[in-house]
Amino acid sequence: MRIATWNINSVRLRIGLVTRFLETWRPDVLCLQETKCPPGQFPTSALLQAGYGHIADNGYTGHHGVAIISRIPIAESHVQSFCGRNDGRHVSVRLDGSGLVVHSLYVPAGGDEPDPATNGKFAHKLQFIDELKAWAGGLGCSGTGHHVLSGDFNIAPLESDVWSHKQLLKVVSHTPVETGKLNDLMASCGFHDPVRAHHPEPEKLYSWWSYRARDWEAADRGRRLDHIWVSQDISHLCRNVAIVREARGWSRPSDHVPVILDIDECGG
DNA sequence: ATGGTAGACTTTCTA
Repeated sequence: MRIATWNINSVRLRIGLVTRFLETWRPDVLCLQETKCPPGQFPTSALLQAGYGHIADNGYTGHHGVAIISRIPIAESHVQSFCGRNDGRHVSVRLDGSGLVVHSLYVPAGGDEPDPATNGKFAHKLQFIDELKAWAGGLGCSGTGHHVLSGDFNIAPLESDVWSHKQLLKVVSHTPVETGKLNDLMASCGFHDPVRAHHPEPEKLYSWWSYRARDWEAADRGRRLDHIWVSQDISHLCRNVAIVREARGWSRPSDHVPVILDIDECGG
């Protein structure tokens, strides 16, 4: 079973890149974030042609928006709301026959100023992580399935997840309050990070490079903002991971690249 | 010392 996550930054504009990725890498399930696609306007026909006929969409007008597209039939889907908003930041699916529940999550970016007292977006981000922790803590013991929690978490939790730990300590996405909350969430909710298990620190790993760099590849000032976590009960089934860096060099790219996890089937 | 880019119900917002 191959599961991927990708912040696509407009699924309608980049549907050609999505199908290129699907045809090259053949994931069974692809989680998307920042689809920027209102409900009912998801580009389903191109995906159907590529063999992905099962779609769970939680779109939102203008920005945000998440979706899951699958080759495997979807038994049921669910949308979780956080911070009292329904702004397209989560959707999950239970896959037919596998007992797997796959989540596509889009954590608020948090604005520029890392101070919740003066920046409401940063306060929202911190509250979102707190609510995520309370909710995710119930997943492991709910008996509803084995969970894959993936998406754009907008936090690079480890020193080797950014191009310069020192220079990013006061930059939203790598401040101690954010990295502390995310590392605590993973540990206390019983989740495991197979990407880091396969590529331990101090290897640098990035999944995002700013559009604002003159030459993203030469500067290589990236951050690992996109993650695929699994619940501990299936951590031993993780086989392989990949970060598709080459996708950042495609024509009119997203600023994020796909992250891939291969996991053995875990039955019903 | 502070831009820089990209996308969307664009004249501004979010990232």
